[in-house]
Amino acid sequence: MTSHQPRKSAQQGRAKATMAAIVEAAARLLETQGGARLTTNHVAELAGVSIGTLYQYYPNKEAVIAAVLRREKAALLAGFEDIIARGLGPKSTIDALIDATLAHQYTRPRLALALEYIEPELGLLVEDHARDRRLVALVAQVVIEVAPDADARAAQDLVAICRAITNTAAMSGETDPTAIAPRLHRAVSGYLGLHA
Amino acid sequence: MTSHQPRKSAQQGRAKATMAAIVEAAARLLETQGGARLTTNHVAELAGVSIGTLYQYYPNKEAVIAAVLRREKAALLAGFEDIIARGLGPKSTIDALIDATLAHQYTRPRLALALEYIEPELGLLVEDHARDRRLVALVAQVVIEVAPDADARAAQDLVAICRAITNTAAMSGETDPTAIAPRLHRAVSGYLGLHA
DNA sequence: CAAAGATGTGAGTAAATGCTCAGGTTCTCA
DNA sequence: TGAGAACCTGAGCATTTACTCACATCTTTG
Repeated sequence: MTSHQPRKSAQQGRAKATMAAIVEAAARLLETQGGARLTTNHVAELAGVSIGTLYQYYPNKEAVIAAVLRREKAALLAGFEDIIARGLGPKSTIDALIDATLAHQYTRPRLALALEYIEPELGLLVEDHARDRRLVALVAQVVIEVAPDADARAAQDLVAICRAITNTAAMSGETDPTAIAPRLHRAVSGYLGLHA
Repeated sequence: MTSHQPRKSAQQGRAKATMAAIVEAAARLLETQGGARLTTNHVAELAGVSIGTLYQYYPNKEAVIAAVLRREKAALLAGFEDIIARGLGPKSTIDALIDATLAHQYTRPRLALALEYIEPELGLLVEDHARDRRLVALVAQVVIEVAPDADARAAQDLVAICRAITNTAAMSGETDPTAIAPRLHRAVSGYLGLHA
């Protein structure tokens, strides 16, 4: 049973920087070459550390990729929590969540795509799925205020819809988020039945 | 420059069956183990042919996977064309297209998922993207009748939406297409602004 | 400062994997 | 029926790749 957790945690600042460099190198390789061609030796080289150092912190290749995934998902989740903490009205909150999703996805579009495609091959841990559910739960909590018959499935659908439109747009070469935002808002309010 | 086209075409029936067996074996491995763990030796073994035979027809591993992808996409496209040929009204046609998409995706959900995730790593040929555009164009052609301001992007969004909802549902363990269909219809008519 | 611990190195290994090739078997057709 | 074409075989090569380990260097702490 191979775990995808880091092998040990860095104690000195130097080691923290090393781990971060490894994760960032993996991210860069993911967005330039995709997951199939990513090798641990390559990651170490790009990170400027030896292969031995990589394996000191990450027990296997999947753990490195999982670390990238967690870094990105944690950032998105944090953004969501920030927005909700602002305590805007439900409609404004939903709008903000959509924009945050779009911004997050478009900051590094090729990375977001690669991660999306690699995730199901990764056999993630329970805690990772828990984070996903938490994100969906956050959305559900807001959505229910404007559409009382919405449930967790509806929230899941909405997240999936936003990601799909954004990814497809990015993949087909659209480079302007401004052109995508209205489509996301339309899709969401359409799904929820919020006419005008 | 590696091509993903078959190396040569089968002339005898026996060879046609061999090629089909290889493609089906690859499909089975895709849905049971995902793309990362699929090896050509494994495909040949499961197909009941020797590795040499596999490479007689497919120049490399990607060509085998691309063949699976083409088989599935061709089936979906054919279904779409059938529906449109029926000449129903635009609203009924759209409903039928949605149901066809759902059925196609749920016939072998894990295969559909794996293919979706492997496609961008595959560097497909021009002709393959042409098929995608044709499918989108078919949708656009119908959609424009009920929503005159819709364009190819809208059609692309709609296809993406349907796939995303279905995939996410399948991935989160939903096994009942009946529960998914209404959500697809709602998402589509919501996006198009058709609130009955 | 000196010891102990934390961190980093990189050549090397075992295994997996894509793919070839020399030669066999089955089919077609005059 | 026999010769050529189409089809199939599978041992094995060359390469790639995940990962280890014995050792070196840096950092902290008593």
